[in-house]
Amino acid sequence: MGRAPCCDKANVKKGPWSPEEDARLKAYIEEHGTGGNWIALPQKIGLKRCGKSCRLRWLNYLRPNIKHGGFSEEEDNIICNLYISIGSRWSVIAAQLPGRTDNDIKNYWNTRLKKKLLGKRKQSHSNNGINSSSSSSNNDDPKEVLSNSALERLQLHMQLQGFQNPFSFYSHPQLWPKLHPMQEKIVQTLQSLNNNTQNPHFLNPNDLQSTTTNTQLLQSQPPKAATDFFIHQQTNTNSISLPSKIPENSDHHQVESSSGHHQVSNFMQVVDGFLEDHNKGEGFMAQSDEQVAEFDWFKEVGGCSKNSLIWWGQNNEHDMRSAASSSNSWDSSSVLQSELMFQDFELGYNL
DNA sequence: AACGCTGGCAACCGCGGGAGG
DNA sequence: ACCTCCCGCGGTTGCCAGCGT
Repeated sequence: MGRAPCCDKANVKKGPWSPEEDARLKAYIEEHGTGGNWIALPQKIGLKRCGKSCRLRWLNYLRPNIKHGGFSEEEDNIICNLYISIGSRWSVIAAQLPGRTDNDIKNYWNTRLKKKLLGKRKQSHSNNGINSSSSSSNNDDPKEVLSNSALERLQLHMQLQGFQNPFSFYSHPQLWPKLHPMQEKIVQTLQSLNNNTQNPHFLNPNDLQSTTTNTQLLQSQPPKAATDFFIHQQTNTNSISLPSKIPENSDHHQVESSSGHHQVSNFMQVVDGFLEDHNKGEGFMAQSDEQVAEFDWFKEVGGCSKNSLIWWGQNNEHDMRSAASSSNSWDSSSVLQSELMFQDFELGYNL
């Protein structure tokens, strides 16, 4: 049984708002406020609209000091950095951009920024020779598209959470669920990449071990490392040959150890290499039904399942959500909060 | 000029969580 | 402790203008 509708849908107008409706809503709220009850508001005004629709219209369009379009370079940077940091928490991002609404930012990200950033990453990624020897070099291949999409997301999350946040799930192996050897190998590769990182521009866990809060970061300047990462991704045209399989004693990640940026790219190449091989039937073989279920992710990568591709991202997303859910405000995102977040994980995985 | 395609944006939908009874 | 109501959020949908063929 579903939730009761918030209003009588049959008697409620939907679709674009007319100027008359806008005027009535605006005039009423400016004079009386919302009265703390959006559901009752439309009846008071005599609008045949759902209360939620009124709220949305007010917040996203009629509210004073709303800016539409014309995002500045600085705003772009803030959005990018915050998206990398916290994901699609548009309300939090909007809170850092006066005059911008979450809906506006969300649309802007989905329609422009994402393409601008990830599109260029894809370009540089393919320039790295990933597909050069593969039959899947055809970009129209849905598997390729899907892999890239999932891995881009994976890359963004790993970049921030695995490397940047000392309290993150990925910084505490004891919290990790049991992994398949292939998954472990990828994680180990990641760790090695991180351990070998000396480049000062690379996202370093130590950077966040200071007492600097997120608020301070935001108020001073956008996190530069994240920006650098994107800039690098957009400009890196260096080609790195990729072994089609991850070597047993892989030191592939050390080839470019002078550059942490390259190391992240290399990780993606490792994953891509695996996926490529797996698509060719060379990936791991599940040895039991349990493994089949447990490692559906890998299996379905080959089978082109979008949902399963998000497996990793969703799991490591949890720590950010835990952090954010403990407070909706960035102001309290301190080390202490991170510790609480850490405890959340411990609790979750000990259950 | 007509048609189809694409991108941008406004609005809707459903869910989770908090507040209050 | 439980239930109900409402708010706020993120994801998704649908419309429409602009563009290319």
